[in-house]
Amino acid sequence: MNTAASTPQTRDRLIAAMLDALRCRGYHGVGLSELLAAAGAPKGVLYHHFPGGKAELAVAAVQLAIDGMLVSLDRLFEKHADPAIALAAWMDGAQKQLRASEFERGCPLATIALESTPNDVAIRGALANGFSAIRAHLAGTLERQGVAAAIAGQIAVLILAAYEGALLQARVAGRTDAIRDTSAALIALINTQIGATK
Amino acid sequence: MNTAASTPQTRDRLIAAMLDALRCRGYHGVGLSELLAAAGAPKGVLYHHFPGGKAELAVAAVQLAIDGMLVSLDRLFEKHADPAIALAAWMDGAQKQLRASEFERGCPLATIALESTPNDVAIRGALANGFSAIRAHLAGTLERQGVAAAIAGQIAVLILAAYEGALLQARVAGRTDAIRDTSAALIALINTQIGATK
DNA sequence: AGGATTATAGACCGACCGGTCTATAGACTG
DNA sequence: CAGTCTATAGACCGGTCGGTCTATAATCCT
Repeated sequence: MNTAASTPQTRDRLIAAMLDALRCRGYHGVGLSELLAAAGAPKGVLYHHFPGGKAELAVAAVQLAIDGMLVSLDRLFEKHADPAIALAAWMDGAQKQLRASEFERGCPLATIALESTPNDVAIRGALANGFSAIRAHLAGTLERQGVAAAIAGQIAVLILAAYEGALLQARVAGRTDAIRDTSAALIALINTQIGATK
Repeated sequence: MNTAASTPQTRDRLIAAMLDALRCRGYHGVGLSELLAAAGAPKGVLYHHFPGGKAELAVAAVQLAIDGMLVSLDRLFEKHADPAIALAAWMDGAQKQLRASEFERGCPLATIALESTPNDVAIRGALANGFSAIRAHLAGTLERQGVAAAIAGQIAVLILAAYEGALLQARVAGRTDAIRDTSAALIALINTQIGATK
């Protein structure tokens, strides 16, 4: 059938394989052959679905990661009325994920972001838009709690930065303390801000 | 002469080349030939100074980066009595560096950290120790300002996380707003903490 | 049914990867 | 000045890189 978008699952498996690779080792860290083996697909199929090759596949994976992140944030803030608690749950989820993978899988966005150069316009563009959307989401939630727009924007950037930075520290340390501590410090900050304007 | 340590500058050029590569493209993003060309050295000299090859060179570069970071933090906190101002200066320096390189060069530690796997024990070890030292440095400074040890530790983790995460966001966005905003939010937090205990 | 389009399959390519090896040059030591 | 050790130099290696190309299978449209 495939009425809406012709997406014959092989394409999805390729994207998933790239996403996992980005989590584990980054863009330059995986070869095409490894990717294709993970997806159970031959070479030709990659260039059929992604004429732009590895780079185009990476952009698709980045897009998927961003969508996933926005959805899970949505769910979290919907579930917990208190944004501080939602944030704590977010960071807690990151801890669990990191531990479950034995500190192998981090955030796919951060890794490829740092590997990218100004010439990689497609990837940097996708990442910039994605980060921007995530920040907007966070800022909007804070504003709805009565935090002034300007302050909310700053805190949103800080939250995203802290999230990525904490994951990074925890990953190389092989322990999740960094995430726990970052979460605690962040929550204290948010509560003073929400409290201040109430 | 070379009385203290036999370090015949070629070694240093190799380390510098690797450090720059880590800033720009990451460990897997550069080839040995490129590295050697940048250092103006032939192949053999690499394996003479670093029998462990590329990986060992990377560890040396990481170590150098950490030392440099600790030194510059030292200078900053020595120069500015108020830690909030010192922090602002730190973030400001990051902005300038990023802009000067046209968003090509970020933090070398973050990049290789995210590319590493749990198997890369040497690199992860060096990074974990380095981050730990930086956090200790920050926490110590806060404690000296009267912040309770437990809180100081948490904030130190947050500061380092925010630094890395802000640089990351700014780099892909091609603008330094993220660093500016992170800096502002962070300083507000620190000032309330220092104020609270005074 | 028949032709066009989409998807799968993998052989094949030149370039470059990280790494080893031998040869030579210099410096220090007796 | 011979002998040793350190440093520089680059040819060379097998393997893998990302990418192209042609062949075939499945699907869709009329």
